[in-house]
Amino acid sequence: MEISVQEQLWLLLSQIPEGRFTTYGRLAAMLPGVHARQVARILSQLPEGTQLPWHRVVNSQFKVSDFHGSGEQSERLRTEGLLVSASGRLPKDKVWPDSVL
DNA sequence: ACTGTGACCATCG
DNA sequence: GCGATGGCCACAG
Repeated sequence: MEISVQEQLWLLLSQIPEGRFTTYGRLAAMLPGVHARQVARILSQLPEGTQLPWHRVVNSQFKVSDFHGSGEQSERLRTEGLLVSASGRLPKDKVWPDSVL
């Protein structure tokens, strides 16, 4: 018996520390056979009251998607101490996991 | 099976 | 840096 893709995603998500973020593509790359679009879809279906840090996931350009116009994602990120630029971009040195140069 | 849609991505101008 | 384009994949109608 193997756990479902979305459960694996939930596990990964729960491990992103406060004040850091990752991307759909990075998460997808950690789950064999999963495409970024599938990650996005799963996140879009999280229940409203969830404790999982869905807001710590942005697109490949490190920008918040700001779906359905609510700036909630940016708000949450700023609350955690992340600097969100005017264009919605996040600092690349706060990506999770660490990208070593 | 076919079509349209979407919290994406890489590439190009 | 931006918008358009094609590719991708799961899902609803």
